[in-house]
Amino acid sequence: MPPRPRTTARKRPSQKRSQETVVAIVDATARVLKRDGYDHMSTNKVALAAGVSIGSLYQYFPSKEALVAALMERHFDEIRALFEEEAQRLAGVPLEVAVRAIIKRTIEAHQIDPILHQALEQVPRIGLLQKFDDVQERGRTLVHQYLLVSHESLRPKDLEIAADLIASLIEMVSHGAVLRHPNRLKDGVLVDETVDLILRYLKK
Amino acid sequence: MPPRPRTTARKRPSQKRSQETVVAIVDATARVLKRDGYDHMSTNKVALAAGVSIGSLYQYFPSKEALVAALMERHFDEIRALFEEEAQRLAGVPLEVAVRAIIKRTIEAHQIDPILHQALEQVPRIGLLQKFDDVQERGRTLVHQYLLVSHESLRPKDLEIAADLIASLIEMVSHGAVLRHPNRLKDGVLVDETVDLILRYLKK
DNA sequence: AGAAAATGTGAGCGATAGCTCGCATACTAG
DNA sequence: CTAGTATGCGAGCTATCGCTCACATTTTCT
Repeated sequence: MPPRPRTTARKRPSQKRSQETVVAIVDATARVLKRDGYDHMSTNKVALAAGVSIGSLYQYFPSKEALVAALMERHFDEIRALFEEEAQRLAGVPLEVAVRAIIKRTIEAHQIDPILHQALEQVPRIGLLQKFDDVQERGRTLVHQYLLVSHESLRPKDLEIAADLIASLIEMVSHGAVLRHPNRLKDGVLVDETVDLILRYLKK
Repeated sequence: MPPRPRTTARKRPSQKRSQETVVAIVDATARVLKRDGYDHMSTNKVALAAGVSIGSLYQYFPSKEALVAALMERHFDEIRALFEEEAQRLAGVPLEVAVRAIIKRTIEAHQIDPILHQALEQVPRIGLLQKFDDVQERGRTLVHQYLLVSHESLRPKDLEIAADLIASLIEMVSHGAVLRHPNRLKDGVLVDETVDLILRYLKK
C-alpha cells in the first residue's frame, strides 16, 4: 500500500468498447467481493476476474475503494429506484396499505442480490463507502414524511422517533427474513405480523 | 500474506508478567482497530501500539484473526454477563418490567464501548470472527424462552417469530440510540416508546 | 548459586498489496 | 490513408503484509 488511496474519478469511457470494460470491471468487483470479502479482495484479482489488465482497471478506477463505491452506487440506485417509484403511489393511501407496500418493497430490495447485500454490509464505512447508511437514512426520512401527512390520526407524538423505529424495524425484518429465514416468506405470516406490530403502535 | 492464516492457540501465559503482556496486546488491538478499521489494522501496528515486540505478539496470538477474536471474546463476555445476570431476575416478573429491563440492559451493553462495538461490527464474519452474530442469536433465544413461559397471556401465536421481531427491534433501537441519537436517552421517551410498541404487539 | 524454563526482542524473509508507466493496439475524424 | 486519440496491456516498482527464528533477558526452581 503506497502513500494514500485515491478516491477521485479518472477518465470516463466515451466509446462503447470502454463502457463495456467498465461494466465488466464492476461485475467482477461484485463477484470477487462476494467470494473473498472486502479485505481479501484485491485490484489484481478484480482485473483478472474481469478479463481485463490491471492497467485498464486503473484507467477508470483510481483505487480499490472506488471500485466498491461504484458497485455500491449501482446496487443502491437499483434499490432506491424501487422506493422512489413506490413513494409516488403512497400519497393518500390508507395506512395499512402503505405499511404493507413499504415492507413488500423492502423485502424485494433485499432479494435483488442478498449475498452481495451482505458482502456490502461488511465493507468498512470510510470515505466513499458510506452509501449503505445513506440508503437507510433515506428510508427513515421517507417514512417520516409519510407519517407527518397523516399525523392527526396517529397516536405517537414524536413522529421522528416513530419513523426511526418503524424504518429500522422494517429493515431488520426484511434483512433477517431474506438472509436467515427465507421460508418465512412463503406464507405471508411474517409480513402480516410485522404490519400488525406497526399498526398497533401507530393507531390511536 | 503467506500460505494460510492460523487460528489455533499458541503458548499461554503462566507468569504475571506475560499475562500483562497479553492484556496489553488485546488493549492495543482495540485501539488500533478503532483507529484504523479491520483491514488497515496490522499485527505490526498492534505490537507497536502495545509497546511489545512483534515476536512476543506471535507467542500468544497466531494470527491477526486471533487478535480480533480475543478482543471480541472479551467484549462480548462483558455484554453476555450483563444479560445472563438479568435473565435470573426476570423469572415471574410482569411483562412490562421485563421488557423495560431488557431494553435498559441492551442500551447499557451498547454503551460499554460504542466505538469498539461499531468497529467490531464491520469485521468480516469469517472463521473465528462470528461471535457478533452469536451474541445476537443468544439474545433471540433468551427472549424466546421468556415469551414461552407466559405464552397464555400473549396474543401472537408464533412466538419464535415474535421473539425475533422483538429482539431485533431492541437491538436496532439501542444501537441507533447510542450511536446516532445519544440525546434521546436523556429523557426516557425513546425507551418508553419502544416498550409501548412491544407491549401493544404482545398483549391480547 | 546455577541450570532450566519462560518470556521478550527485532532484523528480515517471502509473498502480496496497490498502483505506474512505457508501449501496443483499436477506433475516429479529416 | 493517415494522424491523432482513446483504449488496453502487463512487467515491475515500492511499501507493507503476516510471520519466523536465532538470540538476549528475566523468572522459577532446586
